Amino acid sequence: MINQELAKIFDTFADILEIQDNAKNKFKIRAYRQASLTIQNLPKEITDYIDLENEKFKEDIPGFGEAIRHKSLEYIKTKKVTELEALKLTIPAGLLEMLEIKNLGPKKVKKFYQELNIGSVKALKKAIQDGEVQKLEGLGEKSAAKILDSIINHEQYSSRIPIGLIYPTLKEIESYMLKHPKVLKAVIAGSARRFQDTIGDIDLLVTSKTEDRSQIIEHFKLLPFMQQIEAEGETKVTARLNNGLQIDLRLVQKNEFGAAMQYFTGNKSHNVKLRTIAKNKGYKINEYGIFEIDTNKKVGGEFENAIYEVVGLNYVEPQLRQGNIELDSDTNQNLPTLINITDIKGDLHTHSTYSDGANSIEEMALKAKQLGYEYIGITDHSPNLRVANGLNKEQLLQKKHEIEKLKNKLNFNILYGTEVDILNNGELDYDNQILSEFDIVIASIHSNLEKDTTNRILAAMQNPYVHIIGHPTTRIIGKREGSPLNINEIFKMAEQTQTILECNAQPTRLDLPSNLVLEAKQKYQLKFTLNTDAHNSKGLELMELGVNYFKRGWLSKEDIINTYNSAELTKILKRKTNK
DNA sequence: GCCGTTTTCGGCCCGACTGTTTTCAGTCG
Repeated sequence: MINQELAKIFDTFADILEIQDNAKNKFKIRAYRQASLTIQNLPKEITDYIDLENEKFKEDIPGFGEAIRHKSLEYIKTKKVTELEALKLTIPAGLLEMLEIKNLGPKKVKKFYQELNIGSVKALKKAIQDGEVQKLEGLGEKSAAKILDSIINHEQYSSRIPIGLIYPTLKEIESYMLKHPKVLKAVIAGSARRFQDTIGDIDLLVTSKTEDRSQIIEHFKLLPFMQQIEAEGETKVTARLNNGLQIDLRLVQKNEFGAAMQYFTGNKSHNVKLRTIAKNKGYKINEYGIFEIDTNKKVGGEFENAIYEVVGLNYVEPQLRQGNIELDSDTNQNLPTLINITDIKGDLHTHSTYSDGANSIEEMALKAKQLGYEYIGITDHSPNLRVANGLNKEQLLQKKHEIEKLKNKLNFNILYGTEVDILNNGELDYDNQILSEFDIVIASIHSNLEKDTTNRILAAMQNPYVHIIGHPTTRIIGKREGSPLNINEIFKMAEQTQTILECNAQPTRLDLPSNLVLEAKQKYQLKFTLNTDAHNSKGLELMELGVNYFKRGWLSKEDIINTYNSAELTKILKRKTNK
């Protein structure tokens, strides 16, 4: 979390300097913004780069020079930055809040403050309603109305939407656009294409089969979830959907589509780095293509991979474009082959009507078969989780028999499993005798999410019958942060005990978070499992979301045990107990 | 404030749209 806090600090530096509007600070502001971006996209906690005892950086971070390093150290030590505290006193606190309003930047905020003494969003809203703002030079009715709209929107929707919740809508938007006969390609770019945890807006790129694109714009404006159009040009339309999200449509020529994809996928810091590399090699990259600087000759643009190849880099999958290491030459030459949906051979975390699922074991297995899988693990809850109808001994026996029969009937491998609760004292909700009967055991925390969580997970991993820790952090994106964990202790113990960590594909879980997956993969010898935690047969389709999201953890096929065939899987599930 | 195969000064990524102008500033991504 400290990375996000520090990013905010550097952004605030930039915000205040921008409001003060001293021309010579232009590049200082950019340096602070860049530092903020860099730290937001850092693969590890910043404290991992620092020798805390000697208060020195042991590893360089690009864009972190002496001043920013010093401020970072001060913040980590004291939770404040003296220089910023002083700087904050130079402007009213409300001005920073005003900057969060869309269509409001430092110049206007300063103008409102100086000419109308407006120092807060609330005061600004009143001034517009009173007709004061409209009278200022350089502003009119339209500007004022637009700002008022943004304020109201900000009051209603200030938060971002979890990628897992919006993903189905995004796919619908793409297929809606493709229905128009003149649309050649329609792709969502931006943070959604990178599968960031949450997204703040939607970038839709469309290319047409003809020169006249006005019909496509009209088609877009009739999108089913459309609320209002905010701006409209010949190549760009900005609009707002019913759920409050902004959507930008960009119309792109066929021979520019790849460049536009690259450009609008970002992230910002990745693009800045790529363009800098290009520039040093004599090329200029923009959303229309890649050009030789000397001759202005276009050398690419239709295909995205060419943008990378022209400057001597390997293509970087969108999920890896985080602007930290993926463009470094060594890393870029050795990028992993990321997990693909066709690599998945089964789902190991699912629920049936035996506990809180909506479909029978047979229905779940049939769906798994239909998805082309070799096996499915049916892992119902244990009794501690009363709301989920956890299974007692008699029910377990019945379930085991049913699975044996179904395996023959369907000619399909069904694993007799459980998702057993990790109790408050770190013990498990079934005794070892019962646990030893299962083909697969996932241990998860479902209650007392704040209490002694690290030790409880460490204890569970030391049980010889526990194969997997389910949704390890228990976070719910946009709702709760996740349990307080000493994550390095957990990784270490997982390595020691050969316990597998789950990558859970439930839309608001996506847990382990991808940055922790990457950290685990870089530092430890660990295996993962990618599961849907489906509570009905349709839920098994969430694997697609999971694969797309967990590519962000740089995971390959070999890292994930449910890419193995049945025989290999059995072997790896037995390795703990066979020791 | 950062950075260096033009190294310790003098640069720093690039373009679209809007509103209020009559050539451009402000904002956004």
